Amino acid sequence: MLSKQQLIQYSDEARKNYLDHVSIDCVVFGFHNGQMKVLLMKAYEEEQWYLPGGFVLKQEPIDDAATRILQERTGLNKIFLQQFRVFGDPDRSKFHNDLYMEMLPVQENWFSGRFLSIGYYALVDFSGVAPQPDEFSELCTWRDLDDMPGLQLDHELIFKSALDALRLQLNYQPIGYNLMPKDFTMPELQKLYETILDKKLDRRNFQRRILAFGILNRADKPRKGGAHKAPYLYSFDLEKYTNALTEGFKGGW
Amino acid sequence: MLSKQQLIQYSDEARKNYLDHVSIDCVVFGFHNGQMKVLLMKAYEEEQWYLPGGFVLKQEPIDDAATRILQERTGLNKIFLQQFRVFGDPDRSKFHNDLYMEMLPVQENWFSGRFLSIGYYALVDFSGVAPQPDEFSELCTWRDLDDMPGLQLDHELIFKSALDALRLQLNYQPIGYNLMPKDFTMPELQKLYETILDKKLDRRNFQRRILAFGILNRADKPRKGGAHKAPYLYSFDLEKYTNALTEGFKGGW
DNA sequence: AGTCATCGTGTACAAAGTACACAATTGTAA
DNA sequence: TTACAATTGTGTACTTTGTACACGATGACT
Repeated sequence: MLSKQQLIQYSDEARKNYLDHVSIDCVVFGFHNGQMKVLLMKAYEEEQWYLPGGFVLKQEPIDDAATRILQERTGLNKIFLQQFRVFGDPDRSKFHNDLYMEMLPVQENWFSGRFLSIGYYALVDFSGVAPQPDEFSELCTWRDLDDMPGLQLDHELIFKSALDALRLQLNYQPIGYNLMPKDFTMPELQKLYETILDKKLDRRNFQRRILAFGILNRADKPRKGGAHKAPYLYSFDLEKYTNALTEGFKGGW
Repeated sequence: MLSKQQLIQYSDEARKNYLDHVSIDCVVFGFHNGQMKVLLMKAYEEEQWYLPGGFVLKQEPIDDAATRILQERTGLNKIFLQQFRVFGDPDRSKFHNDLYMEMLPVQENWFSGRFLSIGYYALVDFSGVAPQPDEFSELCTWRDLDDMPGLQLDHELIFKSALDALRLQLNYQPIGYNLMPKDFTMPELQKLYETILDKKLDRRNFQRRILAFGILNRADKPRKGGAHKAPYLYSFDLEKYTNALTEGFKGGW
């Protein structure tokens, strides 16, 4: 929660720079140790967590705005971003509207108005991210998908919609390049799919299907050092991968 | 194009009632005589056509806004609507910005600002629509998909994106209830799919596949009066149809 | 009654998806 | 050093789905 002083200052800056009534919220997925993670933020003195988000500069394309917002949070500058839906309930930011209402008159108060939020989801390489809280947040950290705290406003809905959109994407586009490290084993990739889909897949059939996409290269040497049989290492063939991204897989019709 | 007088009046009203910086554009699909149609508008004294659209009332959910806008254009009040993307290029409404810039100072001029547009596509029963121009448009009519005029602003892009989204929907949701009349023959439904997909389908395989969805009821009596063998009539089983809409078809994974 | 376009239906083959088992490798514990 | 447990790589039979294709039936028109 902002102090009155902060609110005044922020409102002033925001009204000068940002497009009114529009915000962006990002659901940032990462993958580490066989666990799907989401980047969440927490403000001082507030219980609820929230999604990293921000506003759109007056002359900024919205995709650029999302990229900028995530750069500030993660330090990454090449991010896979996908717009997936607008959240436009007039009461969706009621919590903030009420919270700051009495501090500052409506006309000067940036948070008193209605905000539509454009939802983006992002897929990022966990190990490359250095989460950074912004000036008003206490924490910015990864949270396990199966250990999510309560979320502010409609961020729970936004998060769930993002997960649905991601699952849908799985059906007609490859996923993984943005989430996996450069080299990985087939079981590791399978784990990613299983986490996203929240169900077990058959090891052999998974491998065949993934390989049939023709977007993987297998390294000559298997990885050593594990406690079991050494698995082969794979990496994405970037050219074929991006091609599959734009072309899309089979359709159905 | 609006006169200065109209512009002043409209701007005044708009600033009072609508959310700034946000607009809605609708791609309305209809189907008639084996042709896919889109509802388009044309202004007086302008060459370019445009999509029916409008703005969001200050306290109105965005889906309601889209519904309201389409009610005014079509007279329909139960419309299948699907939000599919936001168009947020800062220059997307440059044409209008420039057009009205000199008439009225920026601060009073509703059309001088930047607008993000939320794209919706709609599927409607052609025969139930009575297209109505609004106060500023000369025409509001159906146009064949393969005889589209030039479109204003980025409406060409919006239209194409809608078509893509519709094609995608075909892969995991049933389509037709909102586009076909109550009773229809299998070849008629096939024509709809062929038009959307822009390719020929095999008659027999199409029938089997559609029937396998289990969302159709066949009438006892075939339709009489045609010049050939009387085809059976089908209708959608609304319960199973809506169920399939929410459940979705097979997934892939 | 014959012709023609269209409609309904079934069958054989190919491709994709699913279920399932065995042998090889590696570190660890006996 | 050897047996063991866990994990990896690979192949085969079966089922389901998708595709290609042909025939007989119907109804208006002549």
